[in-house]
Amino acid sequence: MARAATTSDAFNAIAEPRRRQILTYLAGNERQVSEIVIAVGLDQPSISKHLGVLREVGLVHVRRNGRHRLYRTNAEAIRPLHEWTATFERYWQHTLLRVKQRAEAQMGRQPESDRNTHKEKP
Amino acid sequence: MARAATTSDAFNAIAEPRRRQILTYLAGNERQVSEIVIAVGLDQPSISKHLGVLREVGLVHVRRNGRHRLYRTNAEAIRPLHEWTATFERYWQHTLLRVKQRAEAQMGRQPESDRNTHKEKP
DNA sequence: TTGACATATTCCTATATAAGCATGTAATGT
DNA sequence: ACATTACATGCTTATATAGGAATATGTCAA
Repeated sequence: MARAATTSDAFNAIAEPRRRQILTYLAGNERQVSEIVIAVGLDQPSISKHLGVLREVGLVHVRRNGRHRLYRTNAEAIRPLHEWTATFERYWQHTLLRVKQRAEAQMGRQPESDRNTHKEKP
Repeated sequence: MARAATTSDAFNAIAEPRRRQILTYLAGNERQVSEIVIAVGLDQPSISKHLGVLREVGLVHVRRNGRHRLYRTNAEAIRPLHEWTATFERYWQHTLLRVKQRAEAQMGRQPESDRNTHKEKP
């Protein structure tokens, strides 16, 4: 079996970075396609195809205005993703707590001179 | 260009439903592979390959214990997804507010007999 | 009508799966 | 050493892109 279609659900649709970029750009503001083309920096057909995917899974709304089409992010459609990720919230809070507790234990045990001697990002 | 690799980031990795199922199953509990096989209902090689993807993007942690490998969801790695979706939170709150307000306006204006006469999905 | 502008769609190709099946590898018990 | 258990990896195939180029569709203006 191949990978599920990008249009099969919101999870697959937002896997593509440019589509996330488009959704961010269209959050709260209506924009016509030519504006999106400039903002995202892809050619018009590519943008139209990404918009097609986002339309098909309901992540954007379209409205026609003369020869323009005004797109806007449909935030409601992102909500299920938010809720799925939220089910893990309590676990990363636990992780943070453990990290914090370990850090504090170190601070208590080690002498002043040994603090702040962590390796930096290489 | 083809679609980005499933291992390119957490967004691509979680696009696959079985991988989300695995992450949910492994949230908070360590489990060995054979348990995941039973819980998810795929054959062992498929599960191992899904776990490989999740490992590569850091969505799970592994620990060896004799001939078993104990997997656990790394909730921290899901946090960026949660935060990305959270940027749309204010917009869906607005949407809900508008929907509610429109509904209330309709209720006030229309007579009882005209309510609930919406077109169904064709 | 004709032309110009705005957007969508079609055709093409390189690339990447996901699942099934077979096989490889590592750890344990006897 | 050998069989067994527990996973991981390699191979194959049908399918689905994402972007580029070319073209089609739709709308307004003169």
